[in-house]
Amino acid sequence: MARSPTTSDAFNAVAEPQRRKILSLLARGEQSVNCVAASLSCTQPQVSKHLKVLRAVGLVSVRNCGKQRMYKLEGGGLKPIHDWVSGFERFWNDSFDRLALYLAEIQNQQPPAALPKMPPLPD
Amino acid sequence: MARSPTTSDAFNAVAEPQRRKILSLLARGEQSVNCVAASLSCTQPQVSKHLKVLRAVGLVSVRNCGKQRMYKLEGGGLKPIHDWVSGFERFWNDSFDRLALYLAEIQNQQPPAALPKMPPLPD
DNA sequence: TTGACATATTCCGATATAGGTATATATTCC
DNA sequence: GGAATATATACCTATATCGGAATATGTCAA
Repeated sequence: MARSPTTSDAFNAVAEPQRRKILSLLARGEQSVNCVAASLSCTQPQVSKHLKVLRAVGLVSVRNCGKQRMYKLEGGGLKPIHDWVSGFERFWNDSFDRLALYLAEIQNQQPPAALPKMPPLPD
Repeated sequence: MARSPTTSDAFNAVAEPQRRKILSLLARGEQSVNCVAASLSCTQPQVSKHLKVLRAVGLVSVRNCGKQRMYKLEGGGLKPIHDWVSGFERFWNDSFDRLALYLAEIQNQQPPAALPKMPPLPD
């Protein structure tokens, strides 16, 4: 079996740096294909192919506007990634460490009736 | 040119679903290779290869323990992904919409001296 | 040393990519 | 209709994957 297709989900689509740049560009608003190609200084066919991948996973949508095709960011498609990565936030955010410290402190004086609930572990 | 190697960065390493599952497993704590293989019900060589990729991008670390090798999650490696995706939070979080609504409201009465600063757009 | 266990590596095949170039499709204007 | 512009697709090459099976490496124990 080969690697998962880039069109299988947002994770794979976003692994390509050029596609991430395209999404960041479109976060500023709708843009035509040539406009994106000029901003990224790469060829038009490449941009068309990248946009096709992004569209396949629902990260962008298209609208016909004369002979142009305006591509718009559908940022909601990134939420699954955000949700998954957020499950690991404790591993770089030291506020979790501070919470643990606080727990240790107050437990030296008197154990709390109910322990503060920690965010759940990722799946 | 071919697709970026899976070892090029966290984005590519995490595009593979099995590797995401491995990271979620290790979030519970250190585990040996066979233990991971059993939990995911896949072969040991596959797990070894996935862990090699994850190690190459700094998402896990290893520790020798007798004949076992204990793999530990290095969650900080996921922060670049979190940072990048968070730049798009406005596209699925409606609190940004509520802020815009609030701005429109108060501007109908009297323009504020300084507008509340919106989070910056992603790069 | 030999055996048993844990892990890593190698070889294979099928597949899918990204970039480049050329070309096809579509729309507008004259 | 025909030219010009904007975009999409087709074809090619080099490369890198994932999974499976076999094998190599490494460590402990008797």
